[in-house]
Amino acid sequence: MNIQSGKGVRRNRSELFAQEEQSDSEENNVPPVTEVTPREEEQEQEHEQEQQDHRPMKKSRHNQYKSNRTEYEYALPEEQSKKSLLRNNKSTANTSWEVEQFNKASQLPLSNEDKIIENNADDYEFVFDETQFVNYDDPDILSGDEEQESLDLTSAFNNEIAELRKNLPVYNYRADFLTTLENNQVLIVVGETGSGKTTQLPQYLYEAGYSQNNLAIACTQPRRVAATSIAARVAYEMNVKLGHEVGYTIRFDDKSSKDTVIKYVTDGMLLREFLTDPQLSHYSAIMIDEAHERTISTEILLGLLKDIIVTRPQLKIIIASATINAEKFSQFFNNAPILNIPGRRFPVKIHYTKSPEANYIQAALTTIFQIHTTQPEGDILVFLTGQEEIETMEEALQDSIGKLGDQIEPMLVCSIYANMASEVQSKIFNKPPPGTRKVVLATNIAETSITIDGIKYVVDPGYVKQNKYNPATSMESLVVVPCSRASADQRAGRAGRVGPGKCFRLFTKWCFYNELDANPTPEILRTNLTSVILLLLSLGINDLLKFPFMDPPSKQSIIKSLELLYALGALNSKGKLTKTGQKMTEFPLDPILTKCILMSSKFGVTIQICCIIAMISESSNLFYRPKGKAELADARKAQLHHQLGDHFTLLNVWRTWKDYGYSKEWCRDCFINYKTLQRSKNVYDQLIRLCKKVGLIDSVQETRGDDEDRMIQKALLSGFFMNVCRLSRMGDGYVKLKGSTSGCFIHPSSALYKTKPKLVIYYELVLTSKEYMRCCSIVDDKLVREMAGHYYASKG
DNA sequence: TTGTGGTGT
Repeated sequence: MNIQSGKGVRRNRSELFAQEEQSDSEENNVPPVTEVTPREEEQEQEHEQEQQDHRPMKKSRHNQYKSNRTEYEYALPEEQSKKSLLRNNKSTANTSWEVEQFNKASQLPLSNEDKIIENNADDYEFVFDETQFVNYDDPDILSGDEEQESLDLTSAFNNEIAELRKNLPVYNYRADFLTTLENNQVLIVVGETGSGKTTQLPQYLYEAGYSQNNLAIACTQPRRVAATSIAARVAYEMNVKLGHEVGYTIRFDDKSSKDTVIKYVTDGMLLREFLTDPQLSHYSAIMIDEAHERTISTEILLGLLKDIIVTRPQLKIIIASATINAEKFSQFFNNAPILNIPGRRFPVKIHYTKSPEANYIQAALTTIFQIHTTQPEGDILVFLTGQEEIETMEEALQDSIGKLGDQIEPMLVCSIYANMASEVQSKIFNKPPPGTRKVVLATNIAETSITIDGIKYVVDPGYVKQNKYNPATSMESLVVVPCSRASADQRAGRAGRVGPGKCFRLFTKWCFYNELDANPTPEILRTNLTSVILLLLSLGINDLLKFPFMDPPSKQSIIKSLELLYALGALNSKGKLTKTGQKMTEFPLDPILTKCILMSSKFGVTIQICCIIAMISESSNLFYRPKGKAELADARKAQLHHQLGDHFTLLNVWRTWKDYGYSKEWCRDCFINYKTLQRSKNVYDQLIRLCKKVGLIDSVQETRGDDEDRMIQKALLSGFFMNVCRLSRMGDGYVKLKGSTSGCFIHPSSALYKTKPKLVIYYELVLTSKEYMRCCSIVDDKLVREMAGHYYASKG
């Protein structure tokens, strides 16, 4: 293999494909079990050579693009399309859907209608001042004379599709995979997007007999939709009914049976299974997929698995990850071997700005129009940090589009973020009318959770809004920070799903390599650990400081959690789990919330507290507030407000919704997220079930005495006794009764925002533009003395 | 005067 010359070519290129950079580092750092085949290496080189050849010509045409370009066509050679159609017909049940996606891509009906007709060059002069353009380090990238290149790329990929049809990439590694796993207990698989690992590897295990003796194969996913859709796909490939041999288990939905031999589960679900079966004795093999995402559940699973492989030498562990830090997983599992499986995706050309952009919103806006006026068809995906930014950008875009009128081709702007009414959300999946370019403004949700078809251009300002928990102040902060290199590459990859794409990074190449972290901070270092610690304790792991975390959380953060668990009565003075603590582990909730439920039966308000708790963790995205209708939404919300505060407002919402027969229309009228309420109802049903199980209640008959409100306040205080704030005499700020003294404020979304009561209890403290208390209700001194006297009696 | 994204028998 001629790696040397390949590298030489790479260094000469000013622009690199993100995915190639990744495989480069793999070759350097990781001892691969299997390497890229010589054929693929050759193809890559050819392709690179081609770009080299084009470069001088492009340079000479710099700044002349307006006069040179009037019209160009984006099409595929007819024969290629036919061939892939033919292959598609021969498809077998064993081919993964990635293949279909790629074939679909090559079959796009590109007729004359799809020609991109450029406006008269003079119009641009009027509209755009070139000196205002965002300055990218390769001045030719937006000159648009690359049709030849993209044609060749497409045909190269059509050839690759031929390979794919016969064999998925992962298939070539089937034997390697099985023999390596036979000789090793743990195997790290680096499989890029399109390798087929998630659907195929569990099937290989099944075919190799790992499901004999009543044992099953589990594969974890960080997201519910992934678990369900992949299970459905694999059931289809194996020609069995979903829920029989192949199934899935996620919270509120279990499609598995005794016959299930391949089971897809959420990582949180497998973690819960440890509680009932600490050796996971039902499984012969466990695949942790998307391990690079490092969700808390995955992280804990890895630590627990490291533990049980000692006592279960027959159990096989596969860690599947898509990024370059496979080495870290390997080291964690005593230098487990690494199997590299190349992926199949279209190349994405990365462009950086020449100098840092001071205002990335402005730069993004300009870039969108640069792409729109100079690039062939294909939709644009823009990564922004939050709802507000998206709304600002949408307004600015619509404004410009309106001013430009028919001087530019039509453009359709749509947005997506998690807290958006679901009816509006689906708009982003609609195909724009022919000749119209779709611009999708998205948060991180488009990085991993949802995939939008037709994206060819990605605009990446390089920022993300991130949550960080500070155990010392028990406050979260939600701040905009630069994203990691891994995130930036993931974003870029979104442009290469249907064909070769381009990614415009609004930062410099130097910044990418020198200022961005390689990977995002693992979630476990950013969150409140209390429930995790309780889970570990209930699994009998008492020496938490010795638990094998890949990235151990700070000692302070662990100790803070232990202190809280002790204060809640979950631990005794020796650090052992109490009966209360054992009951708490039954509930899939933060221990503070569980404490409220456990105490509620004493006050006869268990049903009410379960309603409130079921809604509280989702309360931040219960109400939505569309721009333009913000005042109406506020008014509707105000009608549901309860004078005692937000906890009571939640209960009001619940009861009213119930009175309206759990109506969807009512939700829409009140600007309430129906999906959120539905999820809360599922949680509520689960909580009631658990309350019956641990003997808190024996019926769902709600008793409502005259002192109901007071009883609810007591139950809330029994868990949230440390979250009490007093209005400061100086101004409008609040100060914690005990603990940190800096001022905080009632969140503007609160029912108490204007009331400003003397004493409030809050659910959480979040630092955004200010330190805000979210979800607040009124309490009084007498209540606090009665319910939290023990906590406030000591100094502080 | 306002909330990135997930998850839990």
